[in-house]
Amino acid sequence: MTGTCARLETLTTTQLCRQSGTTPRALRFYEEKGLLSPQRKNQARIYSHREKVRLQLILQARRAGFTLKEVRELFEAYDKGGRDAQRVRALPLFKARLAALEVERAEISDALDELRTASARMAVKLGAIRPEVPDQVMASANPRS
Amino acid sequence: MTGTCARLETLTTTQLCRQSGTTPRALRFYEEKGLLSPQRKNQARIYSHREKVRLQLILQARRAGFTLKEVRELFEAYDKGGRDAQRVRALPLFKARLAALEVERAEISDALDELRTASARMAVKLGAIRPEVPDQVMASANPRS
DNA sequence: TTGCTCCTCACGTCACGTGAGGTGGC
DNA sequence: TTGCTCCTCACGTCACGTGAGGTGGC
Repeated sequence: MTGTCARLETLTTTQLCRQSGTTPRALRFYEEKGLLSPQRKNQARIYSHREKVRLQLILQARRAGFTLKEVRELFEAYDKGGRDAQRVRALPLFKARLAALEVERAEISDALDELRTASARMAVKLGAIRPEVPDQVMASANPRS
Repeated sequence: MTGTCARLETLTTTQLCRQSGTTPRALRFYEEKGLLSPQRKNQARIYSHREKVRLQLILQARRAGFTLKEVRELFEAYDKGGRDAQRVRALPLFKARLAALEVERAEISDALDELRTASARMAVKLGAIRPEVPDQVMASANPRS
């Protein structure tokens, strides 16, 4: 059982935080929510390779906008049914998230257009010189300066 | 003083909510935070044209990712110093928000790429037929099906 | 009196941030 | 004994959502 695959390196809270760019509070919060379950050594947490991998998955999922509850459910699917069970659970969730992210991106693009237009108007009204805004926006507010 | 510009239409909470797509709770929350100050008629709120306009500004600002505190500060700048005072306050805030929104959009694009790749992999491993994913993603995972 | 609309608390949600104060091993 | 690291409460933040229960005018 002392195979070549066993990764025995363990990490303290601070070490894992440094590696992952998270905070101790975040790690404890994930643990509280059932996403991580580090061992203990006199109160102090010991993170094994498994926890390190799970943390990476949590962070990737967060970037994609999944809730911690959804991440937990996917972890549970993996623990109870293995990789394929997890995939069956995950695929529809992933598709839904893809659609939602595209909507979010479009909304941000719209907001950017609105803000750029408003900024250009304000700059013009404030009499700023060369307000450095896109031409098509300036064209309507300040044609042929 | 009974000029032609005075807009005398007033709205109830429910009416303004319908027009703006908000909820009563949101309107009361904005009031609590000092962003709206509707008149009263026996407890009931009466929203004038001014409040209606401010609500539109609040919603536009929210879309752009401004906090309610920032919106409040801009409203106060307007009330105390007029349009130009508000513009002077707003312009740097707008520029900062533009930059932040572009970062957010780029992060969403990255997350979309990650998710699409992961979805494609999962679909392949689940043996799905014609998993309907972009060609360039499928090409590496399932070349020449 | 029955509905309908409007209201006021006040706790819940989500993902943590932020002190306050205590412990353990070098 | 002094530091350093790690810990456990527990309240705060942001923008509301969500009942619970009360009031006013048709």
